Amino acid sequence: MSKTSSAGPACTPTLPGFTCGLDATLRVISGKWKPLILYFVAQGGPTRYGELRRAVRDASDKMLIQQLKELEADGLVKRTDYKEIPPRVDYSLTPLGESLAQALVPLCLWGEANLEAVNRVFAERAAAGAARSGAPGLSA
Amino acid sequence: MSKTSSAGPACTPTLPGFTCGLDATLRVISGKWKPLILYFVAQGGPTRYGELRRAVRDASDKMLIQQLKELEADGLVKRTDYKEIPPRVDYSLTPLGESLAQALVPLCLWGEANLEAVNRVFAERAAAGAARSGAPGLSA
DNA sequence: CTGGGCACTTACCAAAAGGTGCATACTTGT
DNA sequence: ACAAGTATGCACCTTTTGGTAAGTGCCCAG
Repeated sequence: MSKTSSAGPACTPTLPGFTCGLDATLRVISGKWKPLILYFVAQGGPTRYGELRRAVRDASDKMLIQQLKELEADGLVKRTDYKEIPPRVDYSLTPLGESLAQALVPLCLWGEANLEAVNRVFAERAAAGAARSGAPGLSA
Repeated sequence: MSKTSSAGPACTPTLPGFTCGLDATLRVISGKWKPLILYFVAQGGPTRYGELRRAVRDASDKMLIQQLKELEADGLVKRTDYKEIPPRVDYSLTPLGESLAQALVPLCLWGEANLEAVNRVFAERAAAGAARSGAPGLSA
């Protein structure tokens, strides 16, 4: 009775170096802005650096660039440098990146569906420990 | 090529304090072990602390407890203390927590489906900057 | 000629996240 | 009696993360 079979067995334990697929995924998108960047680019198609910065405005240049480089190194986004004189570069998703972005959709929907709950949670958090700020990011 | 209808418009911009639902969600599951805990409990049903620890073995007691408390405070898991003499406590998901766990399924599947890619990525990361370790976590 | 934007880069720093280890109160096994 | 297991709490310290500020070339508008 302890464990019926509530949530389906979507996680095969015992994989290479990860406890499960979720574990593997998390290691790739761990970074304060990665999920957001992926998602944003997924929606807007090739996006210029400046656009991203304005979109994810809580992030600093340093962070954005850093995360973008990692995403690029991880084969999730593709950087295109037009080598024009006023610098021009844009970022787009690789097939891998797109598939990940799709997997993020449910999370986004969850967030929208439970906005109220999330907001209450945050109100309480703020009440408990003041002086809190910052944005999201998938742990690390 | 640019943006067919890749990822649908599941993210309504301009929400209360978040850029989108994804943003909101991320703020709730940001924590190195939260997604894993949620997922694990979702699969096993009410789980005792000791089980969790053995399951997510890369996490330390401190971390586990801390994350569990946050998840509890955020109304995602429910802690049940049987107040027995050899301490006995177990954690289960609230409806909210279960729905979130479901939203995590795609990420888990993605991880399994792209295990090879993820592994290659990590091999390269290790090669680039040695002395790296640690587990996942959803940013912060 | 000055200011501003683009796309970054670098250096320096503060804060947060995470890890280790010890302690607790009580019971059970050896 | 002693080690071990249970579920945490706490102090201390290191690593990682993230932010700030300033600089770089180059071009265009005023």
